Amino acid sequence: MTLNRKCIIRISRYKNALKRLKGLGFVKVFSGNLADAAGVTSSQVRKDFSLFGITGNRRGGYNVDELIVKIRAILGKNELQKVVIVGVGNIGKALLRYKGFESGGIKVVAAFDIDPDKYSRSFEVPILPLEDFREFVLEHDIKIGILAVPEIAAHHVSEIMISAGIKGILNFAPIQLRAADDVIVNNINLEVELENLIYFVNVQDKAEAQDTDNVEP
Amino acid sequence: MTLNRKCIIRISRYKNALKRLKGLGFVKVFSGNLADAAGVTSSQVRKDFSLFGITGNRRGGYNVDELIVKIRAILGKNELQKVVIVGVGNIGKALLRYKGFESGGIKVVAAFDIDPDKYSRSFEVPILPLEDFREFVLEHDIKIGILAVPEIAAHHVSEIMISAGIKGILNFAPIQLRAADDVIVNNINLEVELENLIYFVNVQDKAEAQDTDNVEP
DNA sequence: TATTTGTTGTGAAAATTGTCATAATAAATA
DNA sequence: TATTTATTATGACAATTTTCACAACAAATA
Repeated sequence: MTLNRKCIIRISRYKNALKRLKGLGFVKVFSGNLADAAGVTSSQVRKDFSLFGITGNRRGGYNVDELIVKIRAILGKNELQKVVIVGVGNIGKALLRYKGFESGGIKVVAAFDIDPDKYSRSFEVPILPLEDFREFVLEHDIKIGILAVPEIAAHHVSEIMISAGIKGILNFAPIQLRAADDVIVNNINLEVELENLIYFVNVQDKAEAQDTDNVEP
Repeated sequence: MTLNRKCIIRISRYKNALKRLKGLGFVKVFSGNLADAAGVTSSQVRKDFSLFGITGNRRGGYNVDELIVKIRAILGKNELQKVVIVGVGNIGKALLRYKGFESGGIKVVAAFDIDPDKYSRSFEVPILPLEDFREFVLEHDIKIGILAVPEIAAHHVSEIMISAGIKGILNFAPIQLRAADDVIVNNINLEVELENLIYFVNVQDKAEAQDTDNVEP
């Protein structure tokens, strides 16, 4: 089965699109509706579904509720997924407070830092000393961690996380983490994303200037 | 020239890797060094460089400083890139305070919100009413905006941004923005990233359980 | 019931992306 | 200077990903 990162990302998007469509009163959807909502092509939608054995009705499309159930199962949304945050700086704090996860079955259960000023067991989500990381993660069987520490500390902290049994890291530090094959690292690098945007905006800008030159030589 | 998003993202990574290597005292690098630092293969590095006409010395590798200069030029890092943030919630606030951009030639020059309690012209980076967005963007010739408003407002706000002349949007809202062809949208969807991680960690977990079954039937 | 219509499901084709193999060649060495 | 060595630069090849085309078929209609 060809299941790559991009495909799973699309599956997530389909889920989000379906939630919205359901909110709009849709009971069934066609691949084209989903495609529009998720920004892909209809054959892409059908192909993705066929990879997971999701079938609809020829001519009748897909039942929204059934589809949501199937996609939720694929994405592991039937159990609560517990995640921890390491690093309570700007990004870590924002993620701690972010309310968008709960409805999606993802719960931030604790955050960790090395700064004693930040510790707090009284918050809804406790902020604990990094030394307690291992024990907490083992006790609560956490597999997913968000790494939001400064670049300088990122590699060291990632090793702590991995040695404690974390199997998936969402890494906000601007470095390429080295990890064993059984640990999955997804990177979110804000500067890289902005640079990317800047590059393509500039390219387009130049191309348009070029076009104008041609029209008015 | 085949310049896709992935390729430019790798170019950004090479730049970051080069900064680190330079910090470690490297004066020249081989494609293999860069490949290791950026997590790709050496032929990928050379192929990417060849797309941009970047050449090194056969046997001598690449001069670090020259390479940095060339890559910076590609990524538009020779001018200061001004960006604005729309939405001063958890994410927007974190980005406002994020210090990692400045050194990279990206400057957040203003943020916008609809909540008067958040307005402030006295901060280093002013937080202004959304009504002032158009005027500000036109006056300062801003082309890049970060969209960090709640899902419900995202589409509406994106239209305001685009009509004011924004050509690149880094979108944190969990929806697929519709935009004209000359506007580039990059999406960062935290829930989708986590779901992705969860999926692959679960898949691997099951695969390992399977392996164990086979070993000990 | 027979026919038409519109959508799915999927194998095949096309396009894209990444890897490999090796000629070219600059530096090091004899 | 001639030979060896290590590395780049790139065309050819391989793999992956997406799109296309259309048979299959369920629903609607006559």
